[in-house]
Amino acid sequence: MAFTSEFPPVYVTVDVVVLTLRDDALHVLMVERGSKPWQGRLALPGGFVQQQEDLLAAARRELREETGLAVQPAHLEQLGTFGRPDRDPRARTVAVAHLAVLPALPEPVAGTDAAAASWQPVAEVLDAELPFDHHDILAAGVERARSKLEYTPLATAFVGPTFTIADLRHVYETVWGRRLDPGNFHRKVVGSPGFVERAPGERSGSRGRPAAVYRAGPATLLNPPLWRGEPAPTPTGRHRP
Amino acid sequence: MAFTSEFPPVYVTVDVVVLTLRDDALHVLMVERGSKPWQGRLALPGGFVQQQEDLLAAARRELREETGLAVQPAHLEQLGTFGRPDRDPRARTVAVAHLAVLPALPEPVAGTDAAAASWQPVAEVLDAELPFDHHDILAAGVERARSKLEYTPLATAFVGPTFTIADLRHVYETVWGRRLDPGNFHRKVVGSPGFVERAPGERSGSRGRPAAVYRAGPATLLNPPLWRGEPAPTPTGRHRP
DNA sequence: CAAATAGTGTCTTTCAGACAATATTGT
DNA sequence: ACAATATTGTCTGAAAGACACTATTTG
Repeated sequence: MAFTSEFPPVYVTVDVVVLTLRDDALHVLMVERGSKPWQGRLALPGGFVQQQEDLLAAARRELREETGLAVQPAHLEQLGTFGRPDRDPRARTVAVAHLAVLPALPEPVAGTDAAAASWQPVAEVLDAELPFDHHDILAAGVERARSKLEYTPLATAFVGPTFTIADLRHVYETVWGRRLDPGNFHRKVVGSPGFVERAPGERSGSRGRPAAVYRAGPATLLNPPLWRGEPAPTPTGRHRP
Repeated sequence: MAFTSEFPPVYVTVDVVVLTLRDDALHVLMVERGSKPWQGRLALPGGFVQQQEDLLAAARRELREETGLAVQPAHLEQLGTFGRPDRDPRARTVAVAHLAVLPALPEPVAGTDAAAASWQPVAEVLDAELPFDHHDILAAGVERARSKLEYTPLATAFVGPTFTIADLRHVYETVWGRRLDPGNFHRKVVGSPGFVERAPGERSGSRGRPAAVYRAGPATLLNPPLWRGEPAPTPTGRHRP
């Protein structure tokens, strides 16, 4: 092949921003770096793309290896590619970043060789210094999740296979950092075609009337979107005590 | 550096979907391939990323080299990365695709070593067989442009530095393939904060009242979006003779 | 029963879209 | 004057958000 000798090869990695909800806060999966640059620091999980491996498949593999869990993420998509020439001091690397969303796991992280992995609150991680350009990547992932809540059923990826409308509302409230009106939210979600569908049974919280149980519907796009415009900080009336 | 010998390097290219409006139709910049695979066929412009070159900068360089024009595109963004292991029979390559939008150029394409470049109607190109995964890339670019018209001022990138509201409307109508009400469109655009601002002068078409001239405003996001939901094929009433 | 949560009803305001009306120009 | 286009006005229906109200459950 002609160009093999003419052009500089590049090391392509796949990094994954894995988001979930724990303790009413957005968390991200981080691993402790074991090797040279930034050794011992928390970084996004990721690794080199293997020959004959698709990018999405590589992201899935990294996720599986790093979490030790055979979870198939409820959501996995390509986020963007980061390739500043100086992003890795060792060599020219290009990182294809992905976004994964999981429901809260009973055991945080533990498994094969994933002892170094842990869930960290996004807010704290974004305040700290991160290796390479992982700060940009994480910020892009969070922003993507925020905006996709609006016009896709992404929220269902944060909860289990069945959930209540209040569960969904907590996802929106946590990721958007904004309190939503329970009544209007309920109407909006149930009325959005294909967003959710009834599942058998009810679910009781600690107190209050038990809630109907739903599962994710077939829709891939919310039409119309749940809320347009920006999450405004409470327009006119009261709301929030 | 340790991993140099341990992991397979990859050839990273930057491909560019360059869109513009010509003769009331969406056109894309295509180049005739001169080398081995798919030789002589039309393909998206692109090339290898150079060492020490940022991805966006590489896209800008390719655009400049291929068009021969020193245009700074009104819009240039990363579109997505395509890396199916079998996408190039010669070697493992990963293409970082970009989307560029230009106003219609007086001279289609001509310049340094860009004799092979030409503008092609998007509809026709999407009907033909394209090299590598360029069909997917082009489709992604067109789709990105379509959706970004809705919530960003991308339409201004299709027209010159100054334009009339009707010019903008033609962009929407062409890219969306849908007729829009001139009155409602005018109100919407002028009322969208930061989308457009008045420029001095007026402009006369062949007949009819001359139109006010505008330039792009400072907004980067349209809030609220111009139209939510999907471009529906004329809902209720009449419209279109 | 009181507190808490689920779910429904209602009202007001805003806005999108259809379409009429007015303003200006070239032929 | 007529045709064509720009721009503004008007009206109607749908939807968003605020908030009252009803339905059920636990303590």
